[in-house]
Amino acid sequence: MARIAIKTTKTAPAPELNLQAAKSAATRARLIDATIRCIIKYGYSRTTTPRVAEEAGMSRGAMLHHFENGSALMQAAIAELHEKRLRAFRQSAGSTIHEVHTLVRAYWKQISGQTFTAFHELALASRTDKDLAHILVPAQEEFRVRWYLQAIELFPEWQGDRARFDLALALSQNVLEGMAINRLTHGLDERMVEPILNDLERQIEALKPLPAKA
Amino acid sequence: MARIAIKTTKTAPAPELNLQAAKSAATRARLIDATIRCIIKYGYSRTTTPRVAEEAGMSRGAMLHHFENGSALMQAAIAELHEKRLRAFRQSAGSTIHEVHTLVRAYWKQISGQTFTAFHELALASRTDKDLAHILVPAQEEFRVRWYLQAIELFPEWQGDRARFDLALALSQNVLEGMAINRLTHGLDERMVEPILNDLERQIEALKPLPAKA
DNA sequence: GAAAAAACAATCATGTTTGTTGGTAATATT
DNA sequence: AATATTACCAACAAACATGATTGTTTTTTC
Repeated sequence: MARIAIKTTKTAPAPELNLQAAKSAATRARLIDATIRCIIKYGYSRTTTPRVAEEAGMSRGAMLHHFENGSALMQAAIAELHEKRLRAFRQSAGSTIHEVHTLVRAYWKQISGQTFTAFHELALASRTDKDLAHILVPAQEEFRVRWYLQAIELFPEWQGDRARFDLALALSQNVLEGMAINRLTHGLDERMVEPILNDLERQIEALKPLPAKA
Repeated sequence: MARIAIKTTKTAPAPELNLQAAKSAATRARLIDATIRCIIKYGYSRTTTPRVAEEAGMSRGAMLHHFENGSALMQAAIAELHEKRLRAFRQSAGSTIHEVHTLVRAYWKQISGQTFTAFHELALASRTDKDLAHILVPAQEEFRVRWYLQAIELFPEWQGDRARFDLALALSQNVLEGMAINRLTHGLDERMVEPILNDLERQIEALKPLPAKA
């Protein structure tokens, strides 16, 4: 098989692009994806190392070669989930349209996906698992900060009344996440989704300061 | 020790009030309480039979004498939690004051307690644990139905506009439960609780049909 | 007070999860 | 081409949870 040999003047820790390290990266990615799928399918507490290995279609030994133990893998999976979430978030907010309606729907769509499911599994587990909390809470905080900063950027004209701005944000967050979580736990009447979303939008518009208009 | 002997004409399965059966009932109650405490302290998945026995201060053998297996105990604990919830609910709604403000605060207080924490632990676990879902979902449904019926009873004048009535209920449920769950998972800014509650109340009042007034 | 039953305790066998270790095949380095 | 890494797999031992079994101490009933 054609191998590509890269000549390097033995500079010790040279960040050369080893073409076999790519394979390693690929299997690591497979393992991380499998972990996320397991969290979604089985929940956090039933995401065991044998199950992840099976889901990834490889031996547990191989898995422990790439991650020194189960928590290292979980940590990597959390990092990946965090990235996923931020990517989806940037995509939503990066649109050219900055209407309340569009943004509410975008966040609702995002929060209805499986990434949020996985995150909530982790978030609730971290309530009683301090080790997990240790690695999860920073990600949660970063997300919220970015959320807030992004919102400020999207609605500069609103910064005159921070109280009402903060209220609109907190309301949105709690209504939407509340609905998403209730949906996960057999507690959401799907027929009420549209009315609630519409009402939330009206609510936010009402909190917005009047633009340069009559 | 003074014993109270009850004479019975050996009717085989006579439902006589054995005074020693009371002890049994007491230990069963201790076990059920211990189970609930464990769910709150350790989460559902870490609520194991040895832990419950230790929390109850008795041997695991004793425990398995009163409940044939772990799930039987869990089932009893769920039933007890359900009763607790219904009692708290009746107490809230049974007040003489039927103002929106009072009711919102009452449900918020109720939902801020540990019973709700335990219930949410179970609810999320039941997403991936079908056996658990089998015994939990009926309780959830009963609670929601009672909630709805109670609300109808409290606001008879509102029944002319069911769409707005349903919206007010769904909104309340999702906002309050959303806040409660976000609080459990390091996601609630406590400073926003009051503003959100106030806004929710205004919102509900606005949805209410005008009473016989100007 | 003796027989029967129930409350309680301790131990055992089984299955799972976890991290470790010894080994094989593929790839990289010289 | 020889050697050293690296990916991967299989087998293992410790820890833990589960339900079953056996034995002991109270209560109850007659």
